[in-house]
Amino acid sequence: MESTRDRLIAEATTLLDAGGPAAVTLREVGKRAGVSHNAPYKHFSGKQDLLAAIAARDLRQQSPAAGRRRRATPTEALRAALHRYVAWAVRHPQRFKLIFGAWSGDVAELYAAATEARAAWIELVVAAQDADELPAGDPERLMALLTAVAHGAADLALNGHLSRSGKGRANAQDLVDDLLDYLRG
Amino acid sequence: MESTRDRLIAEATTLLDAGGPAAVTLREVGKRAGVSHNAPYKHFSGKQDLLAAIAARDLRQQSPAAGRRRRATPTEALRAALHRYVAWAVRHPQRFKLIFGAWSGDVAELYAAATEARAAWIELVVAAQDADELPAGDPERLMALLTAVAHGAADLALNGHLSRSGKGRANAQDLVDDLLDYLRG
DNA sequence: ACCTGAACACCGTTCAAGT
DNA sequence: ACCTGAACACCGTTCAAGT
Repeated sequence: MESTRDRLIAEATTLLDAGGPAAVTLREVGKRAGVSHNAPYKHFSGKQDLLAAIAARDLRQQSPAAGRRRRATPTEALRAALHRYVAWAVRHPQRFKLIFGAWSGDVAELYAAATEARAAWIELVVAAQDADELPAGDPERLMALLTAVAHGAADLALNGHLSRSGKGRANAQDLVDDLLDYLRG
Repeated sequence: MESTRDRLIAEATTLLDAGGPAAVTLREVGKRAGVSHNAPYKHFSGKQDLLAAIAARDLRQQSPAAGRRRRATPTEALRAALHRYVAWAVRHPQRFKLIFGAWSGDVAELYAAATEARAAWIELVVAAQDADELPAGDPERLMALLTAVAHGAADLALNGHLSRSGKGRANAQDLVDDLLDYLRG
């Protein structure tokens, strides 16, 4: 059975995807969930808290630990996880922007989810290094480089800053592959 | 002499830097500029247009073509430009987020500024390739990889997703250097 | 051309009640 | 425990005037 809280989060997510945080008005969220315009205050301390709940949920769902499958090699597992990250960002731009936006107030849950995700990324990098498929060196730093490319490529793509035509044509996924190829030597 | 329009942009920028787009209220902007709460409408079609004016100005100021200096080698020139980009983002997070946010309405000026910036980046990459300091290949695609790292590293750093302690400690600038080192072989 | 002041439709948030 | 309805202070935007 779906609780009012779950329904509020679901409706808020729909509004977020459609028009960004500004489109998430507690009045409309309440209306769609079939409650009054300030019933949300009984479940969340305010709009920020409601948005944080969405961000924490998505950060957990999108963690590399979430969508694990068997791959031929450690590098292929890493590549698949990076591709999943980029695909998720391109598919849900507003959630992507939300998660990596400025956070104030109660960030404990978000922080925990981010830390967990980082650990999963490092694990993937270490496995690829152990298989001699990535250069040696501090895995945390190499992880940072890989996620920076995935993150940056996704954000640039979202905002139309990657060329969409001509010989320079590259999508965000291509850039991740380029980096992995360069790293493999 | 400073026009009302210039003063409005300046005050709006101050508010933006301090608290993001939500803190930029036309009422407060007008008040600080010494005019009524809707005088801004005589200079901009609305809040979006005022924010777009800030974004276009900053995009032009921050272009790699803007801060050019003589460097020992083409790679050092490229590295310096990437470092300038990252430093600017970390220094002005709200403007960085604004420029790479969702744009609706009159985006012509912004688009022109972005295209100009891309051309300047490509020039730097081509020079480094000609000096055999970067691998051959489509310069536009290599440029995309480099700017993706700079952009992504800056955004992750801004949101506290780069580790601040321990052996994995790396700031956004370090990641740019790491990529350039890997590319040089 | 540039600006003002009133007005309108919103929104987040608070509060006093209701069941 | 969960919800409602009125109310308050705000905000973007429009409009009719003013100089």
